Amino acid sequence: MTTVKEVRTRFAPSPTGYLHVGSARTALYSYLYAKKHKGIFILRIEDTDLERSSQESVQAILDGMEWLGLKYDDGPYYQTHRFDRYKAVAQELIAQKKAYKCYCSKERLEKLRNQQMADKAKPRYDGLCRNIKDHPENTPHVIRFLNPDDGEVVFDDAVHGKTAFRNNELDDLIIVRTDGSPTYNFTVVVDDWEMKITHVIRGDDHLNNTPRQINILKALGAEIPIYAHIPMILGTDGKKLSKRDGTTVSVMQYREEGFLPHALLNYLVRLGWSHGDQEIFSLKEMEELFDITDVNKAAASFNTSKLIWLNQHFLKTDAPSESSHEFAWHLSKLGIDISNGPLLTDIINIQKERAKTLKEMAERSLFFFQDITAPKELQEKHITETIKPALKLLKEQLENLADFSDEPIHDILNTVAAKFELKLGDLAQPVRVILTGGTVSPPLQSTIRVLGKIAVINKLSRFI
RNA sequence: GUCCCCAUCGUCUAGAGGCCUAGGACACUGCCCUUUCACGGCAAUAACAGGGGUUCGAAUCCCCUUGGGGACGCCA
Repeated sequence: MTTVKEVRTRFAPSPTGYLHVGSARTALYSYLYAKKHKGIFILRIEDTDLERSSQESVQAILDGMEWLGLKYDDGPYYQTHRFDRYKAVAQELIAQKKAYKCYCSKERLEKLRNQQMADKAKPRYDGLCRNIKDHPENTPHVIRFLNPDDGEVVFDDAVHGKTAFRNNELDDLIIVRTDGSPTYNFTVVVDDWEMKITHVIRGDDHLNNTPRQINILKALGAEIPIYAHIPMILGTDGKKLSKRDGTTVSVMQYREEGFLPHALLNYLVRLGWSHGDQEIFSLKEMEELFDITDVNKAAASFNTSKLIWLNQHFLKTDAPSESSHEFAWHLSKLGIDISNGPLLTDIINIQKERAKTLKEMAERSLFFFQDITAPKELQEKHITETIKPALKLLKEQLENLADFSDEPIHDILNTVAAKFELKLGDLAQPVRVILTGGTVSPPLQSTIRVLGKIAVINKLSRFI
């Protein structure tokens, strides 16, 4: 009888800025994998770089995760809270002769590196301090892990398959700095081990770190987790995704630009993973269908237009109540008091087909909340003396309309236009200009309905 | 430079030896619908990086070349 081990994944960002979309995808994959296997998803903040880490960045990560709806089951853990533990493990390794103190100066190291580069070799520590024992106790030093010299490290990556590194390509990496603080490759190992992480899902850029980490894990007598190195996300220019090529990289920036969290998630999950020809996934479907072994090996380029398409798709198909919270957020960013205006869900219903983002929708819906007077030129062009009699009749008919809904309003529009021998458009545009201050809006009858009888009559009255 | 990884339409991808004269989606283009703007519908363009093998048969397996990416830090 074998017991199935509980799946435990983690997302381990370092708080040195905003939450990057690439990181968000890594988090998503870790989250989905844990969910699919009814496991635990852990958030761990890797803040060992005291210089670059900040509380604001921690908050940015937390905010981003929350907005995306990626709930963690455990954590957040902070590595800075665990320094004592790392130090103890390092001392243990020294005691077991699996790590040693190194007194080499930064100058010597730099010289060594330069020499090796000049010799067209891979720069790495030469192991000088491995056997030197006659240093005075209180001299500044770092602690290095004693990496095996020969043999190779082989592991079966969940996305890349069997991967091997020769030990002689590796060097004795620093695990504790001169100031006593532990380094990344060490803290990751200790934490993944003690947090019983079963699947390490992270970016491709860590593939080279993996053999080092496995060696430390082995020295610790720890079990080796399953590694899954997912490909990087490239920018439109094929280079590493960065702000430089104009692509937005911060998750929260996507919120500012009017994207639905669900749309971003859907876009991200399909970048490097697919399920046949399916393009649209609910979170639930993602949780059921996603599998880390189906992830592609090749890097993918970020394509904003597909994200936009997805965003509009969800805007159109989601129940308006699902996007109204985000919509309200955008409206209030524009200084709108949503308490004095139509129901947000009514606006969403008539705007969703003509806005690609919530930001755009908000910008185009200002007239529902504010009196917007059309520019002079527009007024002169559309609100002519000849159209005014028709506007007057329209106003009267609307005023007397009991059932203020689309169809009867549409009928009135039609009959008024017919009476004055106008094409519907000849009447509709002037009315649109009066009601919205512009020439673009949802279908007129819907705009009139949502605006409400009182507002419509008021606005019309001003022009006749 | 050294080591590692990767390679199907412009982009995301389907494809696990015959189902492929390579499918879907986004974008682009054209047409239809239409009171504005859109939505929608229909259609069209578009790819297996190159060269060697293996095999009756290769987009699929192997090798080389080329191209791209990543790592090489007392950053993570």
